[in-house]
Amino acid sequence: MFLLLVEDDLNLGNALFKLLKQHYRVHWVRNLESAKSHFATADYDVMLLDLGLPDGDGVDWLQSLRADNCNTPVLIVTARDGLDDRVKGLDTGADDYLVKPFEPEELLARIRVLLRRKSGRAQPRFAVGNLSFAADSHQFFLGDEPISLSPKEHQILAVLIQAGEKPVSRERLMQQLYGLGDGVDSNTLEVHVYGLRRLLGKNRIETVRGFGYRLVGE
Amino acid sequence: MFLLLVEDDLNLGNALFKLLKQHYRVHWVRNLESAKSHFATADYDVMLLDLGLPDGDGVDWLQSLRADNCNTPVLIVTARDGLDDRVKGLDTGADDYLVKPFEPEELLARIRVLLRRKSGRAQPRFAVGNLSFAADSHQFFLGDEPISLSPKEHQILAVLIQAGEKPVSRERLMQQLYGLGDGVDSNTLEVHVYGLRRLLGKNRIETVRGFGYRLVGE
DNA sequence: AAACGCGCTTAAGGTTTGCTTAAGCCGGAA
DNA sequence: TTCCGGCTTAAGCAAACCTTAAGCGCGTTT
Repeated sequence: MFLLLVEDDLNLGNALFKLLKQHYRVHWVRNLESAKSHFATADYDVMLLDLGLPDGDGVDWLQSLRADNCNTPVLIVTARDGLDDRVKGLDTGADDYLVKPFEPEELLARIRVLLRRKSGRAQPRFAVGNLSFAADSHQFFLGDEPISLSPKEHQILAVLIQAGEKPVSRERLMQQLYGLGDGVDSNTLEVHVYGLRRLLGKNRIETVRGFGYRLVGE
Repeated sequence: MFLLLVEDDLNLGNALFKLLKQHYRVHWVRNLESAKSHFATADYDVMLLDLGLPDGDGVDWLQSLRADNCNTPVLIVTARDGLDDRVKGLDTGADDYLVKPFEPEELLARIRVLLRRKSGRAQPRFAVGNLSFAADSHQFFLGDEPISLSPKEHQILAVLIQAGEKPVSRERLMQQLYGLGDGVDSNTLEVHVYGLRRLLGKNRIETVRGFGYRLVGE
């Protein structure tokens, strides 16, 4: 865990730096300019941002960071306790806003929240070769490109990719498509697989004769 | 966006409920037991949790929720202002901790933080192509021009844009519009989407057959 | 070698899903 | 009350999708 502490006050900065150092790796900078250069260079997990800096306003910088699609959690730590300041800070893209003076323990707890959320955001994603599947968003990707599938094709491919490169029986696939009850007595599965092969490339779905199919990672 | 408000105090609860209702869909419950049953039934985006409930401690429940891998953002709203309480609340799995009395505007801003983080983004302004959404002012813009939407259209588009360019299931959208209980058994969703397409341009909302819809960036 | 079985490939219906319209309904504002 | 905007319903229509079926190729069995 790697934090960037942006705080111009020497005493407070020192105290915070010592406190944080006990738990994390920390860089401490004292103005916007070095904050920017540090931020551009290293990859921080959380930034603690003071607002009253000598060479500019932290909120403005935060805004431009967010506009650039920067996603790093930011905790504003400041003496500005006005309601407008707090709302503005949060609406600008800060993840939390702590008013000085504060309890060190609370700061640490709030940092833990941000770190926890950051790590908890990893979503299950399956991949075989350059084909990947984001189950939550219902999307397949070939390389970086999302590909669009018909419902049946989607179901088939979802089962295949979750099996990794292991073969999947045609019964399993048929069951996925139609449930248990009514058997569709035809060659539908093959037709859909054919459609998939056209999209993914002929050799990405290997047929396991007499058993089923298997995804291959190219 | 769908909130669960857990607050036993009748006056405060009422005030909060009214406040929140202006911006989100809200369920308000007054004890742990109904909080649990509501939580098990519906799929909330954020929960506001009071700690001093008549039939148990909110923190204990929160702990068990987190132990069960529940990921819903939780904002604790309570009169307990001790440092230990705050640290414990946050370390138990709360995402934020607001001490009563508080400013309504700050509560709303902190809810916005949780909602946008939940959607995986730090930016307070959502954008897909030239369509953008300012969460704080509840306004949509096409380019620079603000556009006016009916309530239902607004709700739909808000969900879509917060998903970025990822597909959103029609169930999710229907739930957004009507909640779980009362099913509107009709093609309302499609009609509203049609309305949106007329405003935004035909191809800005892509239909994902058999699943739902997806916003595309031009 | 010949016959068979399994799976591939196509194209033609048939079905389902979603789009589009327009009309009626409801609730709030004038 | 009437008027108005927005919501829902329903019906016709278009497009996407699914299934069927028939012919073909290839490996396996007889």
